[in-house]
Amino acid sequence: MFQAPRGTADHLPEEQKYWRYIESKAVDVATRFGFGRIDTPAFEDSNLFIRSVGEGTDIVEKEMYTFDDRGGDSITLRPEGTAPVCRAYLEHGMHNLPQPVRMYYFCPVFRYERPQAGRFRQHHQFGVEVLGDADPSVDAEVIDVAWDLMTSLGLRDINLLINSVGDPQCRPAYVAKLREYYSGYHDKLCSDCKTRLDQNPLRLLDCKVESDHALGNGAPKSADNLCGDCSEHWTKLLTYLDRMELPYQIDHRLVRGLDYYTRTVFEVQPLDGGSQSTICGGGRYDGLITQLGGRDTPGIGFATGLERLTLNLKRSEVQVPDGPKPLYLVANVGDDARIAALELSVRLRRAGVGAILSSGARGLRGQLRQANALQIPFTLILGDDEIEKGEVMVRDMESSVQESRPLAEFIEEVTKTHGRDASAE
RNA sequence: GCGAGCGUAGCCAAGAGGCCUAAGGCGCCUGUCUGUGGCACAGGAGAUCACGGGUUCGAAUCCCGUCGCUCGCCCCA
Repeated sequence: MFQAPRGTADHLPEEQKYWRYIESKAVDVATRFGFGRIDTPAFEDSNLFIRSVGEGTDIVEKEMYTFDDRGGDSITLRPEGTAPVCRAYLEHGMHNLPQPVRMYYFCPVFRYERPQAGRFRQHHQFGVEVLGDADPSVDAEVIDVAWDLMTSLGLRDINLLINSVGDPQCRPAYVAKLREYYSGYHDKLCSDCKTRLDQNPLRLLDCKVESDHALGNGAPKSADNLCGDCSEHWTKLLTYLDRMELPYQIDHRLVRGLDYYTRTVFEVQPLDGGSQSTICGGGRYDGLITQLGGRDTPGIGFATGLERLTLNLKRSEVQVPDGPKPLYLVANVGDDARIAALELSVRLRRAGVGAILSSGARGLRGQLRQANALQIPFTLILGDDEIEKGEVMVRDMESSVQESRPLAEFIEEVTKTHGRDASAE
């Protein structure tokens, strides 16, 4: 038997209501903020990600799905959404559009990781990017998009964490300071942290080993070590967030694993989340477009994982609306009735009314049972009696009230009230 | 890449060397009710007990290996 590859999942029809719910809320929020949708390919030139995400990062080092295609080009399945959007911005000369350019996307992303709760090799992200404006009000707005989405989804007990990681001006000095601080405690560090000390001192801050975590409390803070420009950006951002009444918390340990982040970084985390708790993460990336060969263009964005959102919606028992269902099941008894039922269901559907044709193979009782199991609101019954009179029996499945009605009249009425052109729509 | 736990029908699951040609429940199908659902009752289909090897007179059950799944670490949505 074949199985879905490790770390991938089938999202069955019964699961779809969560996805529809998240997608519709996300589109609603993004549209309200003036974002336009963009779709980029599922795979890109490998160098796009190596150049943007960063050579030393886990994503590039061990998680990319990279292969040579038949023409010998190195291809990588998209491991994150920001770089492709930036590539598209450059490729299509979007700097000629009114700035900033606001875009959102839904896309599958691929990372070769060991799957566990809330983590997959293929997962799906919704994300937004704003390109071409460095003002801190844009940071505040993007954070607001994220927060607006989370709250309109009905998620409670979530934290909004922010920090500033500086820029190439001030970060080197800060990293040196951090390294110096931790070097003083070298013997106390866990083994992972000893290598972090060499390779990525920022990551020392969010170590989960308790003793190291305590050390982090006394560590120099990035936000206290910003250069003039970054500092001004940071304080303005905080002012804006206060004015917007966003319930943010400054988290001096918040650092993110992609090299391209500058200044503002932020995450949304559930209070009781496990280890894969981040449901939304993003930040500013003012150097990225230049990295990719474009002129100096600031950018900021975030992404959120649909699987993790779904997990949290279920965990916090948020009620999401059911998907749309056909209004009618067309039951039939006898060969003539089957043809009449076939014609009736076709007419309904072509008029925009949902209808399932029963094959009639299992008797009226079985067909009603079917309608019940599928939670179809009305069953239309056609048999010899109805055919003879040119009528159709309309049965309300909830009240069990049924009524025989002239076929033509019935079709005209439901088309008017439930069809494509119904005024209620 | 590292560590731990677990693999019995579509799903949940009993079983812990012979009473297993594997219990029970959900779901599915059929009938009681020959054109009327939900409830009830009766019946039915569906399992090489993950796979391979070993121990034993005898293995779903014990041992080894493989594969898979889950959870955790690293890291991330």
